[in-house]
Amino acid sequence: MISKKTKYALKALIHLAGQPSNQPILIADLARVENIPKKFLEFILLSLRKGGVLQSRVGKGGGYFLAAPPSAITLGAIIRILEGDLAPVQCLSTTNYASCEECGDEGTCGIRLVMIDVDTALTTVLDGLTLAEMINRSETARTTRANVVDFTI
Amino acid sequence: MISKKTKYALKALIHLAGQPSNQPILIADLARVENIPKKFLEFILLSLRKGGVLQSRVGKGGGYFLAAPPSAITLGAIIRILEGDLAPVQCLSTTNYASCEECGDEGTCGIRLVMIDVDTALTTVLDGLTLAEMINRSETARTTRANVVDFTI
DNA sequence: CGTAAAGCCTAGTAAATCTATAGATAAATA
DNA sequence: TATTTATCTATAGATTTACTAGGCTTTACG
Repeated sequence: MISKKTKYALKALIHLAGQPSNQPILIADLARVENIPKKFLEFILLSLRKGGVLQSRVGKGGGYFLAAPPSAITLGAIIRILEGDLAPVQCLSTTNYASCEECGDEGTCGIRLVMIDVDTALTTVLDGLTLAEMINRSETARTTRANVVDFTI
Repeated sequence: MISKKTKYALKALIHLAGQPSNQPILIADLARVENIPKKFLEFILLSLRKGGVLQSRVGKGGGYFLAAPPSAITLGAIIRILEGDLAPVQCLSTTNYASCEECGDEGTCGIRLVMIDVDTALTTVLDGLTLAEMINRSETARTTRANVVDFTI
């Protein structure tokens, strides 16, 4: 289950992706429009910037904007920044590796051996989904529904 | 990242699966052998029993044993019992459904629409992996390594 | 240069969840 | 009835999550 923090991040990123020519957006505006606690959002955007997904400009006329086109920003990257990791067990993490105290021997640990499959599946899906795809699906759904409504009128 | 509780559960289940003809195992023994806090394990086993994965007998000669053969117990079932859910967002949960306060419209929410893919991938992998497979992989790894060692001696 | 507009940074707090424990109770067996 | 074993209630400590306060720094512009 993804955290509220990650959901807020996704909402914010979707909003930023919709901005014409990466025009900077203010934290305060983003917080108000997307209904996200401002100080919390501040922290989230900072993390995303440090993670390389966003860029910012300080001072008048400043704000946040995407560091890359929406099609180049993956869900995997976003979740890794905010949740720290994708791995289902610590001993499979590439970013935060640590041996799992519980399992004596990593090479023959059954839990680890099956979690490799889970990790692969998760990584494959999340690194294959982008911000652009997210927006695209949302718009397709909206359009489809609009058509349905049109027919019923 | 799976919780310590789930890891303990998996270790306990692997141990129980190795028991000849489902002979009941005592909580206390299991706790000692697998190095799991006894009272915590007590609670975990109870959850697994209520979830239908284990059965128990009270009184002398009692203890816990698997409710089904290891090949019929999936990781998905186990994790659902202990973590409550597999779904990456509440609005995709079959067991604990709730609309996500954040997203106004479920039908067109981009987050939800991509998380469907994540949910499908997770469910597919976890419901396809069984306790038997876990044990099997562990043993294969042990055997393989033993051979390697033999060669180097 | 000075001032207002923005993000940046440090610190901390309340609530929830996770991990774990204690002690009394109920059921089964002999 | 006595013993063995799981079950229930209840709670405490540790960690994580969600969020807030307030001051600092950088930038634009008059």
